[in-house]
Amino acid sequence: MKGYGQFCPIAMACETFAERWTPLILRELLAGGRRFNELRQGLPLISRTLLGQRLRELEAAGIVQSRPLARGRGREYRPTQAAEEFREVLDRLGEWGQRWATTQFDPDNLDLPLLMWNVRRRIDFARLPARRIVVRFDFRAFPARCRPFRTCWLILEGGGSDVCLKDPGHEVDLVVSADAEAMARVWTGAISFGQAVRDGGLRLDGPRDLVRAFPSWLLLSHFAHVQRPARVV
Amino acid sequence: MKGYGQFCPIAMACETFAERWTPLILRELLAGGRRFNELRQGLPLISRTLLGQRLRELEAAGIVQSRPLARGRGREYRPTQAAEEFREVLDRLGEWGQRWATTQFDPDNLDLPLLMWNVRRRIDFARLPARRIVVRFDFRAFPARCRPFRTCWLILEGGGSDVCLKDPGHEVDLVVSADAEAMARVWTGAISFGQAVRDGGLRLDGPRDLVRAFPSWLLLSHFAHVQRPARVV
DNA sequence: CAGTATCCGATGCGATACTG
DNA sequence: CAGTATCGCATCGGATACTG
Repeated sequence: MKGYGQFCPIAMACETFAERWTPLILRELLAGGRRFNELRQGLPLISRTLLGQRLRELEAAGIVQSRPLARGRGREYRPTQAAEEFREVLDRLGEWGQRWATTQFDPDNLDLPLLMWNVRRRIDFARLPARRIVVRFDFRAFPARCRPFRTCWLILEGGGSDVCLKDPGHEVDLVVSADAEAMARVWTGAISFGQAVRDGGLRLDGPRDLVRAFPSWLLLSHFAHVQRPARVV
Repeated sequence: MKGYGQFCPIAMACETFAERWTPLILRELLAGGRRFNELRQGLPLISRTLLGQRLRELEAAGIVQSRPLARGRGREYRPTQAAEEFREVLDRLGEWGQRWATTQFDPDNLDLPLLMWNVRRRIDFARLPARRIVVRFDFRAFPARCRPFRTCWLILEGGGSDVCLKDPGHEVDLVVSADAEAMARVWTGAISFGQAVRDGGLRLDGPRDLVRAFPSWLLLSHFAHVQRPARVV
């Protein structure tokens, strides 16, 4: 049996929405993902088969529109107005998750490339000098089963950011040395930036201005500042 | 594989939430459902097995608390604070659904007992006389495969409402004769009450006061008044 | 009534291989 | 690169039967 057999709008919405991966695909689209493999970077564990299938379903439901790229192979996927309005739902869902669903941090689940992929989208360029800035992240103390990934470069230029897993060759402006878990905790809002520095989980090396401004231009997760529930028994 | 392998709060929330039936179970709990079979009335198509399993999952996730009834067999299920805060998500989801996911009304999916079960919860008692009011609904023109269900009684008394599928024997104060689909359309906000009356899809018989006040004390679906998107091409 | 245990069929989904 | 077709297994979930 398919569907819930109800005319309630919540039920109708759930028929397309409460499917595995679908809310996260929408999250990626609303965060600016447009290409198939771009979406996959934000969803490392989804299979290509399933992503393709879900995109087709979303397009049939009028939530996604796709068209072939002007040049090259492949398509561009765009959120429609209906998808845009879904942001409201995802924001409430994320706030709820931040308050009630953040389980004890399991370092084995820590996916550093995914973390950096998200970091990339949360830069306040207005707080940065107009020239190109290259930040190298040196990670340590991540679990053995993590992909071989110790260093990456964040390139901030012209209002856009890129993450490189290989040395792009540019001169480095700032080096962030971080315990992987500490970086993740700061990102999620579990501990403050200052606390992580004081604990030694995070260290910055570079020009004074850039270092001092770091917490202002590296925005954290969208939900980092959501107030957790007071501990009630 | 279980889970999304992400620390994003949306992903965490989805692990418990984006499962079949779960949002609707939450909807029922937040609408006041407390007993197993009470929940089932709002979810006619769920199996007992699955409802039981989901309630256990929700309890493990801290979203539901249950305890044996003081008297009698069975348990009482209660939404926790976490569930209460989930209302925000469901409201946004319902608004989205009302705007974007209400497909062409399929009369074959029209479940009148379910409709009445929902109607029962949307009464503004402040608009009613303090005494007991009994409303009889006579339905017509519903699909053949619908359960044999033509008439039901809505009993409004002491701030609580009950739906009976068999004559409770009380004197009837008001009779609503309705084309089943018209009633559903009014309920969902697709057409106005006045329009349905003018079209002949709905008729009221009873004392003038009660008839005139009807649209004020029979509240519609929670989402009936959500503005639909302007028709853009 | 208020559920739970068991069984088994449907489908969801990942792996692999393939295509323009 | 940017996907799609096929296959096979794992799990999801409904039906049935059972229990206090």
